[in-house]
Amino acid sequence: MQLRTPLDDRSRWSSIGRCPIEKAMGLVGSRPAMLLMREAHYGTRRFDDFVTRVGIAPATAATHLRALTEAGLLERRPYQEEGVRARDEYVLTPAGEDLMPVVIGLFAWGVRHTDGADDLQFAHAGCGRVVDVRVECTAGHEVAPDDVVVRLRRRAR
Amino acid sequence: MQLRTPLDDRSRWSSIGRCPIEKAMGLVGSRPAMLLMREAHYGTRRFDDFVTRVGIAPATAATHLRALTEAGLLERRPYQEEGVRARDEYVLTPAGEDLMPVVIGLFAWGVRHTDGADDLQFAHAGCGRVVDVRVECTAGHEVAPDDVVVRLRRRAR
DNA sequence: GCTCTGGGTTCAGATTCCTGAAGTCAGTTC
DNA sequence: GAACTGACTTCAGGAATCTGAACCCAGAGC
Repeated sequence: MQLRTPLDDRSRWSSIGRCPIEKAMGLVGSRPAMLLMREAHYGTRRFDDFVTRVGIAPATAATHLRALTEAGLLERRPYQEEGVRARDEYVLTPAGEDLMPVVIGLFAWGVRHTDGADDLQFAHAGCGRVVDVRVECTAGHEVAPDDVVVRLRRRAR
Repeated sequence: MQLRTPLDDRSRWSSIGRCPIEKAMGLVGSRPAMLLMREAHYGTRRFDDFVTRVGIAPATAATHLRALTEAGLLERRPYQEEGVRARDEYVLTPAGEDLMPVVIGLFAWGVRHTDGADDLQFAHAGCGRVVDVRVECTAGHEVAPDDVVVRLRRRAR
């Protein structure tokens, strides 16, 4: 990846407090938060399942589930099975689902570069093949790391 | 995204301590670590630049840069400008570059769902268009969130 | 009306993490 | 050889975070 004009002169520009990555990390940038999002993508919806499957204390789960809900990534939705009282479940919102490329990207990276389990897979429902993430430009070209430039748009907010 | 057989019975399977996402989050899952990786992708290489551009204390930067180096995402490389003593710079390794889809994914998500700055862009050097991440299966189909299934492979590790 | 269960909340304590300030150290310039 | 610079390291203190244990509450079943 290359960094070219005009960002070479970074002294004139600071992203501190404004960078979208920083904002995103503020929401899903902690281990518990990201693992809860992983679980939500795996299909988990109920509080106790989040607690046991992520392996965190109930208080931690409650704190982060609330934060993720307030941030608009999860939604509390009441549901009721027959003969059982109504409950709330945590379901991914569109914004939460939109995080899937990051979740799958982390997963794929972890499989390639750590000694994590490799018996779980994300697959395409249609054809059954494994999925991965690709970096692509809006013209549809696959973009390699070296072909990415970081640039500052003229009309700055 | 759907979770179908045989993972519906999650009680029999636990990813705690083995999940690739968990492993990945252990390395780049803190705010400082991910922001240092962001900076490395932006092209930053020198210690003091990391400190000022990320906006963290030198001690924090040193700790996380060392951890990222030990984890194989960054590499310390000596370099020498004429008339100046040799120094080390932090450069992305192939494993670090391989994290680019995650960095760009977080960036794109942040632009769409937070009020972060939008004056910085990742673009394709070849054609100049903005880049984004796509979820795709190995057959090349674009995969929507609803078309992803999570499955457990037979032959478990 | 007692118990059970799901889905939490509250709390104190321990741990981890971050920060700012100061110190170190090697090579370079003057 | 004194001062300077880049690149850290060390340290003390404070803030944030996690944990386990205990508690709470509503509705269902008996």
